[in-house]
Amino acid sequence: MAMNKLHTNATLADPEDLASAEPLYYRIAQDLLRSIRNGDYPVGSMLPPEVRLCEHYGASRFTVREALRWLTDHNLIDRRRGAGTTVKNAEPAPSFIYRLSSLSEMLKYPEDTYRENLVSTMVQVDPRLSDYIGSPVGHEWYRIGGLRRSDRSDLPICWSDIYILPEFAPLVAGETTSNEPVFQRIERERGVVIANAQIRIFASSIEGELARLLRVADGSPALTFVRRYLDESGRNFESTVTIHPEKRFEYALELHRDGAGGLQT
Amino acid sequence: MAMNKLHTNATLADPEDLASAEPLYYRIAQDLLRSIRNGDYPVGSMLPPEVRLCEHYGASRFTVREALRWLTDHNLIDRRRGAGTTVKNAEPAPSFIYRLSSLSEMLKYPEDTYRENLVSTMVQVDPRLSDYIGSPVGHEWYRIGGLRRSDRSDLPICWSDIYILPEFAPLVAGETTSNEPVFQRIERERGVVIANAQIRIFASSIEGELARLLRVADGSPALTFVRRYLDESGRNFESTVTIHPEKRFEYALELHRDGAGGLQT
DNA sequence: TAGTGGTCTAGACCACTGC
DNA sequence: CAGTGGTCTAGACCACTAG
Repeated sequence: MAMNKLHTNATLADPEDLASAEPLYYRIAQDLLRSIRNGDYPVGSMLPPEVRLCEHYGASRFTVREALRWLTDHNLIDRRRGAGTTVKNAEPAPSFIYRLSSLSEMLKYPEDTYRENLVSTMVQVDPRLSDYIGSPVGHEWYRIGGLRRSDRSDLPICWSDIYILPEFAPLVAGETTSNEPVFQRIERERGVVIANAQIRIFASSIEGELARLLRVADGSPALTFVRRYLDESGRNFESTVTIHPEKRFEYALELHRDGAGGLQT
Repeated sequence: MAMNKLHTNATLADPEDLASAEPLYYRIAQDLLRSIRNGDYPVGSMLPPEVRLCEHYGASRFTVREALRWLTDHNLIDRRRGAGTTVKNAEPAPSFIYRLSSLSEMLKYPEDTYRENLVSTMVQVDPRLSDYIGSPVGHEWYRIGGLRRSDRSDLPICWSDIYILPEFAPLVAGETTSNEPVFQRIERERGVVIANAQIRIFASSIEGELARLLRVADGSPALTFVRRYLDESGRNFESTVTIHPEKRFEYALELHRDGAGGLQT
């Protein structure tokens, strides 16, 4: 029987136990986690129903549910009304997270900057662009190219090429300057929801015409970002390539240990 | 009185209401959210205590707490035992997260790479280093400098300088090659827990001796990372500076929309 | 010390699942 | 239809905070 798999719990419910400093629901959660890790409840198997856990731990349903809630919050189990509790993971997953309160925060540009659009045209995907935006060679996209500027300096911050699906072109065609990120505009006006954003960051050098526009020497170092924005169905509806000359921009991120960290008792 | 700020709730508790399809705790949560957005409870202000919310909504404490739990989960309020409930955010920020299952994943180097240590010495922080590692000028750190290599290519992947607090020097002194990240070693052998990691990414150029070691032309573009590792008390115990020549390395991250998305009723 | 949120019990009814 | 998890009530004691 499933219950045999649970550890003895004599100490668990004992209020004299030293470990009692921690709430009962937490000790129950840890005990269940231990059982899961032990393989008593392998991934894919079912946990005993709440009532049985109540009997086993001598706790009320509320307390047992708090324990199960903890496991749910840490991505270890799935619960379905009527069906029961399934083990989803044996390890309390991701330990570090980088959290943005909004996607435009990902861009990291100060508020007082704006885009100066210099190129607006339909383009056909060539092999290099295909690698960047992940769209097959030959497909058509609408491209907006321009410089990002700040009022505080004559030097442009970066060159950016924005590629969007042709259907969204009317939203931005004809704009010469803009404060609002294009993806935000698409989200707002067309109800597209960004579910996912992919970012690649690498070093490159600035050559020729681009060097002149960015006012740097030919072959100067640059920080290049390629970003892809995907909607809920996984469709890539916008991609951007931005090229930042040395010393004009820097990207920073801060990772925090997730709550799931301190698990072991 | 604070309670005056709450909307009338006649329909909220009415079981005949059509909206009753949704659980009471959820309707209460939405009502509170509406009040917060309205400015009835500005960011920084306090929400009424649970007991008062119970009276107002005619619900049990359990139900009110479920509502408050919802607000907590969505990053809208902060709760402190004894102190009360504070409004933290007015908008359930559509947040995006980047999750790592471990910190070494942050390094993004393939498994088959290793460090070849060429320099090991105590250093005094100069102004430039101070900006990088965030330690006052004059402080002493232990430095390990070297190349990261892969067996698959003669070209080194990057140059890395690792700065650690002198107390951890014995852990790594004398090593000539290493697979394990230094922070991981410190975590494992000294029980230091990394709570936070800060990363800065920018473009730079490779000059002089470094160019020779990395086998690139003088002034070649590079992707530079500065990383700081902080423990639970906020102490910076390790910082690294890594310099990647063009085309040998690229950093990628993928952001996902957080569950907090679908809020509005 | 009065009032807060955190934990917990012992009940209850319901919606949903799978047999 | 029996059994599951989801919601909810009406109590209780406790740890903690702030005046």
